[in-house]
Amino acid sequence: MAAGEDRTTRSTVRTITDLARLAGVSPGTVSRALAGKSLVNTRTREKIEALAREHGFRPNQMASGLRRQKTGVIGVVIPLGHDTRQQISDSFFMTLLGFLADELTTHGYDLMLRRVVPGDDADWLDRFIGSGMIDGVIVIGQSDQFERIEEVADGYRSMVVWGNHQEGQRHCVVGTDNRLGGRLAAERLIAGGARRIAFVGDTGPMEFAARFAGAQDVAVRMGLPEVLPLATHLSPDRASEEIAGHLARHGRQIDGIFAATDTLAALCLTQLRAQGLRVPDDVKLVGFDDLPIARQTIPPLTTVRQDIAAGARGLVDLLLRRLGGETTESLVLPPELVVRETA
Amino acid sequence: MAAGEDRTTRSTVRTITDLARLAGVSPGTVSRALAGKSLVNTRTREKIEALAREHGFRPNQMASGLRRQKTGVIGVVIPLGHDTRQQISDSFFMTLLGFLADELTTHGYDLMLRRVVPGDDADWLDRFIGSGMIDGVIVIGQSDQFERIEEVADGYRSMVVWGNHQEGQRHCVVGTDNRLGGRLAAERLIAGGARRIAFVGDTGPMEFAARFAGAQDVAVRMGLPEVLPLATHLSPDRASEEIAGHLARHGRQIDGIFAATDTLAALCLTQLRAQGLRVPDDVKLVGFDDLPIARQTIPPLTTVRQDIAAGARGLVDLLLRRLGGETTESLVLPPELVVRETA
DNA sequence: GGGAATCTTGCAATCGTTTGCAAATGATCC
DNA sequence: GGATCATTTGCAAACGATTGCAAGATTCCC
Repeated sequence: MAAGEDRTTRSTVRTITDLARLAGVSPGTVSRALAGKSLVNTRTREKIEALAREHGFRPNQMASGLRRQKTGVIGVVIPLGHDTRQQISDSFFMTLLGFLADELTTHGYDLMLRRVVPGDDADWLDRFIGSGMIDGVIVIGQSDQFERIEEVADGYRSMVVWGNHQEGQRHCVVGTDNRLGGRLAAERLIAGGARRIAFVGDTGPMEFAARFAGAQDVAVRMGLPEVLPLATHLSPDRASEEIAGHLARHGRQIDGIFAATDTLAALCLTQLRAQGLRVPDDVKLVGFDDLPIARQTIPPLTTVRQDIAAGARGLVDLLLRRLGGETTESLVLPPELVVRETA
Repeated sequence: MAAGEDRTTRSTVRTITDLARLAGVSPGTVSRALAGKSLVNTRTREKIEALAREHGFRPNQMASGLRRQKTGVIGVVIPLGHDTRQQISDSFFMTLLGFLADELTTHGYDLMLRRVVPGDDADWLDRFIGSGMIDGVIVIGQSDQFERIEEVADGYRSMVVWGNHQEGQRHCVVGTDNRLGGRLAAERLIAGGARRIAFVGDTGPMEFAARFAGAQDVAVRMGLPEVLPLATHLSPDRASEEIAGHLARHGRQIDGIFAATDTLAALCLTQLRAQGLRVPDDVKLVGFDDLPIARQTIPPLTTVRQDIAAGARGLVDLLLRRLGGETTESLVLPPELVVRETA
């Protein structure tokens, strides 16, 4: 059986030198043959390739990486805000990660994943970059680390960040136009008849702040009362109670809710129902992200869609161009209102 | 500013040799000092550490890995069945991945993520292992690759797999007792009065097959008709139609549904409602996993809970012990019935 | 057949860190 | 002060693959 053979012989031919001995050539030639360079004779190349296949030989990536000064690995780092457990169940980041993995694989790169709690060490990003293990890094979410990222960007080119774009920033970012998304949401609520709008979610993180600001833009422009910020944490268990509290206090005064994420919107739906408020009749509701859950709530969520797959493609594309020496602009993706039944 | 200083000098002190020159010692001494070995004089060690900090020096992991023959990286690979897009939105795997990342980080390991489509290359696992980039590998989900994994396990010790345990298998696996979970689900359905039970989901993958078998066990033991398998894909869009079709055909003949995952259960809920069937009055429904979504459906799902965090801990713990040379048994985790309102 | 031009190959240095061994330094004791 | 012993250090050889350079082998042309 081929597999068995594989295993017995694998121990004997682990290095390019072993293979060279078998093929009766020098290690250099083997290296060139396997790299597919044109400098080696077709016959020898074929012989070497055959031997390599037969013995299941794979060149050691560490050694290769060391010598060539590139590893074929892209680092992906998720900084977790103060709220440590924050994104663990956040399917948005996880979905993005899935697409990133696919996209990087397609381009022949491996993905090294790291989750860090910036509060614990200020050095989180430098450490990752300086490790020598990665050719470039994708930061998923600016969290509260905007300044740190800016500083790093000044001295390190091979980085792209998922997040919000701000006028004049120095790091290359890919992300949805959150402010526009906020406007779309508020416009929809108002078009449906809402006059007194609340924003459910933490306005601390930049992305959320921009969504909130967008909604505010519209309220002001229309001469409506200001949008009421109702702060929550992101983890479902805490948010659930918090939302219940907010609604108990303000539920009867508002007729429109813009939730910072679909996850929060789903919780709002549950709590609204618990408090006897009908959606969309008494209160209209718009979410953000268009995660799978948005289709599965009852009634299904009207929400602002982020194109996650396009985001992943953008991140990888820009990073690869930066690795190639290009200077790249940031990429701002347009959000899209998806109308279902809650607004 | 310290950060600025960092950046200007970084270029000048990239290697351990640079640092050695600065400190006036040999590279070997620097290496030992930074490794915290007791062989170096406290004073020199402190001096070196100070210099390293000052210049933001980090030893190159590639070189270190090459020399020490270990990388500090654990590979995590997700084999995707024929249904390529299968798990992309599957929050179960993504959640497990999140916990794995935390757990590995805690133990000082980095995580290299790879998603593969085994159909495309039979070599997927060997290639990953043979790359020399990882000290060990965690395979998430056996998919349809049970045999391939068995073969690899014969020649490679540093591997642990998430999946279903089968009598006499040779690879070390961590997973929930799916069959028992199936039994719990069926027992609950029957205790609530169900007599004619359907299983929604693909019975191809081992885990699902075991869940189905568990339900069947109970049906047979109780003298009820056999459990009716209603096959679906995993991706929500396709599954949705399929479930609608199944229900149109069999909806009136069944009074209990055991869904292979919570995601599918949520879809069932929507489709049942669309067809005018009430849950739990007309049809009882039990899911599997206890993902966050299980709490957010209306009514909330009764489901069989898998302890994902414990699973991640188990995977990492066993793998680390294997790296240390121990021989480890598989770990089968007990599922737990979580009663909410659908059954 | 001789010489130039073109292909192939081997040699050896290199990537940056670790580590066995031996030399150097310092401490200790009589 | 000298012999003994324990600490610290430096030296140089690894780890495994890549690559500039130069030598050896072929081919080609007149």
